[in-house]
Amino acid sequence: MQRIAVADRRASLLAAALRVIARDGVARASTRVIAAEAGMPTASFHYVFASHAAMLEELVAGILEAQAAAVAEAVGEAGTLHEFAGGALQGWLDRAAAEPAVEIALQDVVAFSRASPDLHHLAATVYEHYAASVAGFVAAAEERFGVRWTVPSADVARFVLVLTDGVAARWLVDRDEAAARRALALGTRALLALVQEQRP
Amino acid sequence: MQRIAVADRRASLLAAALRVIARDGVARASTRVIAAEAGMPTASFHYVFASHAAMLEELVAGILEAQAAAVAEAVGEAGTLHEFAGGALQGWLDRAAAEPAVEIALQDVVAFSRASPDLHHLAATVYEHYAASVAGFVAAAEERFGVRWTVPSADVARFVLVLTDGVAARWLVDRDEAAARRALALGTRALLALVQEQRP
DNA sequence: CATCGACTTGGACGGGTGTCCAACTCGACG
DNA sequence: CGTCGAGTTGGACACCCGTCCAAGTCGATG
Repeated sequence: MQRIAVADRRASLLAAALRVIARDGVARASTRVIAAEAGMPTASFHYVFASHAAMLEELVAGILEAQAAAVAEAVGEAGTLHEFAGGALQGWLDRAAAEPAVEIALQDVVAFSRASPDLHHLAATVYEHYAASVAGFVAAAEERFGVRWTVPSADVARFVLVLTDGVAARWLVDRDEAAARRALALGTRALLALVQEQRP
Repeated sequence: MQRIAVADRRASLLAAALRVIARDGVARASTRVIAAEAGMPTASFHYVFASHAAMLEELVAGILEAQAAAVAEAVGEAGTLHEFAGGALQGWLDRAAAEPAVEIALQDVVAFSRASPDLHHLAATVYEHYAASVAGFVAAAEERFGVRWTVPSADVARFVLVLTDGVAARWLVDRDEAAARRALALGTRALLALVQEQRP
């Protein structure tokens, strides 16, 4: 019955939703279950969010923002292209490994949204966000290290996402972090092999 | 009311389930909806399958079997290692592109099963199947072309799955087949770069 | 032709779902 | 200190879910 600022409720509910989705999957993350996980009555959910779908959208937006920031930091002071590319990929995995729930929830929600009329755009939005984010890194690499590629930049960016998506999917199932790191190392090698010329 | 052999009902229901899952997602693929899609009363579902979960298991098993056969055929008469590796990857995509519903359903069910107590083992089973299947191809490459790798065979196999999973995830969202083929071509190059020595 | 067991299925069971309303509570402002 | 509107929430609404039973219906077998 105590009054809580709407922003705090929102944060609590989003955190609770993340936990529930990671534990039981989106399909079981109902408004009742999420509200209970947050220690609130069910009706509070709809006082904060317009709908269940709207909440999922906010969840995903928040995750993407935090993820991009984490990777950008991991790569801040890379001195060589190899450090830059490897640092970005391994930094991404560091974050995923540190908070698996976030990665699980993201994949789950994206998969779930594909077939949902209300959330159909979410999956596409996520990839647009990713593509833009990775394209930014590729551009940064070109600028900082004077790299030229043997294939279009867009293909380089796409290949990076193939690596992260593929590694994530497998890692979420077997949780073999060492193997995931080896796969990313091979990916880094493949990426560097796409360099045509480079200036220090 | 007409009598139908149980095997036929089973096949009809599995085909209907595939359609519904591809169209509306696993979460909406209820026994009622699937039975209706197959033109049967709801109760027929449980005359054929012990449970909803058991049906999903059969669905996945059938898909994996067909998929492995298709890729094996695509690679039958490869003359060079490059043809072999590229053929396997592009052959896999050929099949996925020819029948997107199958790939969609597979990914959806695997994602859904992760959090389901009844189906928890399914995701792991799928990857075991894949890993064994790809390991077979790697071994075949070693034998047919006298290949030796710079990394353990298991890592090569894992990298192949990273490529297919990553490409599939993106392709299912944007359906850009040309881009998917370019990404697989880059993957093939990366794979061939892992070869240490080779004998004709 | 009678019988019997495999096949078929309408309908019920107990449960879960997203959403929303009407009634309540309370803190701040006039 | 009274009022008023924002905050809170129990409970209802209409719906969908997996599962299963009991009552029917048929085709083959004796």
